[in-house]
Amino acid sequence: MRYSHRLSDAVHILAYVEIYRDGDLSSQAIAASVESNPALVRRLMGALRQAGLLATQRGSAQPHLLRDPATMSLLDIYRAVEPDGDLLHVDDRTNPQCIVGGNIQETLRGAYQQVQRAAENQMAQITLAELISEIQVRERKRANL
Amino acid sequence: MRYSHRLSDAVHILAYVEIYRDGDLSSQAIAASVESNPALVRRLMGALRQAGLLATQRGSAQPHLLRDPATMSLLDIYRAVEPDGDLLHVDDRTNPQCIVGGNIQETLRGAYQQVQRAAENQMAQITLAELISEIQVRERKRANL
DNA sequence: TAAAGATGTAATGTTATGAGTAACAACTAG
DNA sequence: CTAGTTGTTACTCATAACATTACATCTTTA
Repeated sequence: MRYSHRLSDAVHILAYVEIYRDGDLSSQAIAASVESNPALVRRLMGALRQAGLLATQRGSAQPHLLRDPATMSLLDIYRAVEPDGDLLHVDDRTNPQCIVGGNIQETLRGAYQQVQRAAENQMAQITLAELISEIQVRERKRANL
Repeated sequence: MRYSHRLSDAVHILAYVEIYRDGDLSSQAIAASVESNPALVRRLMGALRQAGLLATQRGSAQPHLLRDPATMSLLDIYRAVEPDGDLLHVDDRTNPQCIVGGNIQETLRGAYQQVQRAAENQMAQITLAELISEIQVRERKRANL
């Protein structure tokens, strides 16, 4: 399938809401920055709201973060917007009558879980605050060229 | 998209070749175990061959591993069969005229690389030998029920 | 209160990617 | 020579992600 950009776009939205806190925070304005469309932005914001990361108000363009960016990890955002958070996928149609086909699914599931844990541990150590800060540092460098 | 099963199927093939070393190793027999089709098996075997993990011979169904399973890691196999090995993907269409859109791509690339490294380090520590061993242990348990 | 504009959400269309399928040249083995 | 196999390509099909459209509901403001 096409690669998912949900995590990237969700981080984008959260960073935008924080950086342009006093500007236009309509889904249309954010969509212009993501180069996407307002409906996608609203859908992602809905997922972030359900996860308790973002507050929004119907009819009024005033989203705001519900947690300090320093305590919001990439993993929190990932879990909020990726319905199936699995990075690797077992082939669940193998022949159970074969030694390999009958046992590889559970075997790989265990291995993939270890990989998933390692990735998630790393995601948990990256905060939204760090990402926002890096965005701003990069912007200052761009401006000084 | 549909989720990729290439890694799972590649491990399946390698484990099959090792476990059924003296049996029928035709792409058709392996495909029956994977519950897939011979062409897919041959395609994956081609990738494994190019990576130096498997030897095959045109016209003759005698594939064999080129390295000790104890020295072949899940990462080796992953790199062999996943053309784009990236687990997370940056949205590369963002508005460069915006502070966020203009700097988030490089920022996320760095973060995703850290996650990728963590996942790959874990993959590197899982060997084909361990997976094969677990498959056989599970099979013994199944037989004793 | 009415109009304008925003969100929340669902339905539908488009597109990219993975897997399935078929075909065939090149090779091996009996 | 024949049957069977691999290596490879082209094509079809299924599915998931994103785009688009639409509209009910709510907020704001004149």
